[in-house]
Amino acid sequence: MSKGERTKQLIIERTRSLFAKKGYDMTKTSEIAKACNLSEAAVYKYFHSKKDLLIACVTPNEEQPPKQDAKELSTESLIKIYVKEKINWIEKHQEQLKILLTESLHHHELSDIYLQQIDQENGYEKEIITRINKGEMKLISDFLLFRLGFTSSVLSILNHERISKKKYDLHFSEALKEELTAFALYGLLGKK
Amino acid sequence: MSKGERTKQLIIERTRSLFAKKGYDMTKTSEIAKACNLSEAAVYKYFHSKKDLLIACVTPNEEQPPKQDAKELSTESLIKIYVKEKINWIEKHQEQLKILLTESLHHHELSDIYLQQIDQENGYEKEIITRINKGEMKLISDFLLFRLGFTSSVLSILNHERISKKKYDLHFSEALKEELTAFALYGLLGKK
Amino acid sequence: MSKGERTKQLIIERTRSLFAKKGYDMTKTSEIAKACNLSEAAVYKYFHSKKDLLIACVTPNEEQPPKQDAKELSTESLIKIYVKEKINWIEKHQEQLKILLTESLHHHELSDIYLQQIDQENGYEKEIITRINKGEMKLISDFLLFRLGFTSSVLSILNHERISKKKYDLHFSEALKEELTAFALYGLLGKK
Amino acid sequence: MSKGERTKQLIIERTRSLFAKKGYDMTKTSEIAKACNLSEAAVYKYFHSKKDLLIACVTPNEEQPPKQDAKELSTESLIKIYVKEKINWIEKHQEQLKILLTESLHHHELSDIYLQQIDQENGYEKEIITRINKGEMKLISDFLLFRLGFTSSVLSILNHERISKKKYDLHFSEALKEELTAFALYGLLGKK
DNA sequence: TATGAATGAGTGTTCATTCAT
DNA sequence: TATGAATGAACACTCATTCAT
Repeated sequence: MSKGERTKQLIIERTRSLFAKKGYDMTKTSEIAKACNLSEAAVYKYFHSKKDLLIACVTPNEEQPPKQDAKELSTESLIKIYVKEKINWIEKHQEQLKILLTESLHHHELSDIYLQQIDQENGYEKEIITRINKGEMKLISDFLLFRLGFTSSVLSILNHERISKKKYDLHFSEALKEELTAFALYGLLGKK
Repeated sequence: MSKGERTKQLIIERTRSLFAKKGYDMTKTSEIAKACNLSEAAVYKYFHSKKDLLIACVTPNEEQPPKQDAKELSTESLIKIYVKEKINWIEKHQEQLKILLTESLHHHELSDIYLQQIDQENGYEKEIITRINKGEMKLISDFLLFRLGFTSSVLSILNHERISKKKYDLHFSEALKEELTAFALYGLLGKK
Repeated sequence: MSKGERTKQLIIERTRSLFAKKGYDMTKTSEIAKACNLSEAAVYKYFHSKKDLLIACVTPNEEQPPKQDAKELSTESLIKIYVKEKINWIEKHQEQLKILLTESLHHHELSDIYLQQIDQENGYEKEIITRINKGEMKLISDFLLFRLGFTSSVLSILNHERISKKKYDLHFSEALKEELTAFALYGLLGKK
Repeated sequence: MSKGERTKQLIIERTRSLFAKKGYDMTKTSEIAKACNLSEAAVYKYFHSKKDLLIACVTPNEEQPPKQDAKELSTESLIKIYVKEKINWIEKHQEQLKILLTESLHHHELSDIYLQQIDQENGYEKEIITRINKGEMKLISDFLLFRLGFTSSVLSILNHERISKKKYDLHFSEALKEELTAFALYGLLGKK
């Protein structure tokens, strides 16, 4: 990675953090430059506009690592593992997701990226959808809506925890993860 | 209601709509004035600042009407009715709630109003909490988190529908309401 | 005095006070109205503009009462009495004079009023000028300049006292009056 | 001096002139920018607010050069020289002083700067105060008041001359300087 | 690669003033 | 005589963006 590329990456990371904390509109280009120890002009060498930089901050940079097994699992285990992974993934990408959740409401170009981000199908999801189609699972008909709603829930709960505990870089407690998993599990499983 | 009071109310309604559609920062005071058929100066006679107006737009103006029965219902019916009411309530107040969801992330004064709005306990909720405490229902331990997550979900699904169908003042389809209700029902009920 | 005239007078007095305390530019018409327990519109019935009101506030409303003796006095007594009267007069009209001193620097229409106010000749001054012309007193050649400078001095000292003592409606101490009188006396008398 | 520093200095000088001529409130930031051949935004890079700029315009930038002799002079010569120097100093710094005189009446932050500006003691003043204390001179008890009053007088006379002669950058005539000196001399000396 | 210097086009806000009632 | 309601025209200040060096 050349120096230019490293600088570009650094700008993205620092700016993502700012956008997540303060929102796109309230983050000034001067703050971005300061956070990167660069002049504003320098930042503009890497990104042609503030909006370009926003796009860069929310564009997924790494793919989900491919997953094992799935087929062998019982439906219950399948959902459990899937949901837990989902929670971890949200936790890990919370900055990008928070930006997407917030800004996609008003910058419609971001809506597509948000959906695309949320709609990535890993091994588990494929298997779940297969089973739904086979009738082995009853499920909310549009699985995207589940993912959308679930992501929003998790993000807003994370955010609430962050504000109410006044600590910034918060992670979920294991207990909360368990509860969320259980909730989604039975919600998804539905009536026996 | 005097003329002044009517004008004030009108400003709130028109502005709420704008804030919900375009976001607080992207709604200019000039647009607000135009939407109200007033000069900017006139708007400022009613609200001392744009932020004051924001607060007015999200401050709950009417309380939930008190509810009937509750005690007599089976747990399943109780939750079902409760969730359905909740969905209707969210649908009805979606503009305020969308503003709160979005802006409370960055304007921390709004967080409290958001929580207070979400945390209103009507008759059903009291009964649910009673039953949880009696052990008749297993439930997500902090009921507030459920409400928070559920509200976010519903709002973001509503929003997604709105964007993907390109129709503005959207209501939920009954089918979707059913699905959401079922999801929440079994999620809340948990394993038998 | 009719009710209208009384109201007009009241507006002048209250406003003069405000202008003196806060300056013309920093006194808002809304404050003026509030200080008078009137609506802004009502104030505009009496004065066609803010500037009109300013003029009214600094226009001398009452003449110097005519004075006794003068001719019989020794030069020293003459100056002493004259200066003391002058100080008392400044003290009494300090609000008008402060406004004039300050605002005439930038609103040139006021310069004339300021000079006219300062240039009023009472019995003492006439006698002093007579004696100067007869050569009985050596004096600063342009007596107006003396009055101008002296008035400014007294006002700025009054003002300094007011600020440093943090009391608003201050009067000079007798001791200070004595000193000022002595200073002016010997300054005017000059070398023997 | 870097380009930035030169620009900053230029802004101060041009703005000082405007403030002195038109007053703080009546000088618009747009005029300041125009007078400096800069955009308003550029001016704001150098000064965070109009008030900051005001402060910069009245903050003394250079100290009085230390003076010679003093001790050897007769009291009369001492005062004469001192007063003449004072007049020259006021004449030289008339813009700053006029701003201070006018604006300190309403912007109380400036009062301190005004006093500090006026209260600088050069060699002559120290010697005068020494002699007062020794009883060799009778004097107005609070020397600060003399300086305050004297400065105001000189400024307002200067101003009057400026207005009545309709010439802007006026200097005192030598004759007037003599008269003012004489007046102050005998005022300060008092009765023999 | 990096920046110091500069700006056009806003942005929220203020205020003296008007007028129908 | 008095005012509630409204506004045009400004104003201080901001910010994303550009460009010569």
